[in-house]
Amino acid sequence: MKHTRPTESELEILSVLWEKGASTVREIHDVLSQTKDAGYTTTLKLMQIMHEKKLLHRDTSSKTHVYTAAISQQVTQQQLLNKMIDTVFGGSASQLVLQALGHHHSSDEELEKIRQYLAAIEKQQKG
Amino acid sequence: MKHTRPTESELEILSVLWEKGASTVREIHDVLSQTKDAGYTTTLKLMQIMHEKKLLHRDTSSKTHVYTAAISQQVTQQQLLNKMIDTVFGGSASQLVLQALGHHHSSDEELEKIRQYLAAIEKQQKG
DNA sequence: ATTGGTGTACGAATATCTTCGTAAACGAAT
DNA sequence: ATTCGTTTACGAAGATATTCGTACACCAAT
Repeated sequence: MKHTRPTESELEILSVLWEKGASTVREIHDVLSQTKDAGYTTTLKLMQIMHEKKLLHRDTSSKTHVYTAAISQQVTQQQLLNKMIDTVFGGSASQLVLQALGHHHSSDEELEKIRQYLAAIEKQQKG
Repeated sequence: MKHTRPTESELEILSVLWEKGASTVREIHDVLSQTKDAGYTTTLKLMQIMHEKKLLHRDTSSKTHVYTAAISQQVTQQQLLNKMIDTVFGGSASQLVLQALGHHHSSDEELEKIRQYLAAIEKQQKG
């Protein structure tokens, strides 16, 4: 088995599936076509290929097939983060964190979670 | 102008240039070949193409050409982060931050920077 | 049972990325 | 000036990703 990292287009499809859960090609395509210009059969083909690659599960029990993501969002996030920290942030996760915090608005709630996380680390180090 | 996002291999080369500054093909190749298996001419060709794409500057004043990155690490980081937050983290920068903090060791010093950054945000919001 | 709408399957064209063989240029050492 | 090692230039093959045309299956409404 070779490289099974999702491509750019595949990630876009996975993204929708993670968000909405089990979906038909039509549903995915409708979402994607809001921001992207591609025909229906293109989306269909991609999803068929992703199924072959085991990136998607497929329920063919009814005429209109229903797809779900076969790889978890978390694991995928981690893989891509690792690669990115490595090649784009010179190996420093903190650099990535600062960059992300600096250019994206985060809600108070989310920032609070981060603070708590940092506090937990500090406590652990002292103890 | 079209899409000039660096490819995977191109990022690897940029990574070395960001780290080491101006370098020859030979120098880049020697670094890359520690972790990757590719011929010298492959690296050369890639860098020539990157020069055409304006991803690299090239000094041809001596026989052995010297290359430098033509796009900044910061801007590249931001572009890739945006894309990634969008398609892999459902739009939440904080999710990315937590994931990054959770799975990578960061030095005390770096964590302290992050704390300070968060504190600055808090202050700004109150004021 | 014919028609129209919606779906999947398949194959091929296109585009893009990656790799490297080969040739020619150059300089240094003989 | 010949040889040797290093370099760039060029072109093309190979791999991978993206796009879509076309055909066929199915169902529902006429």
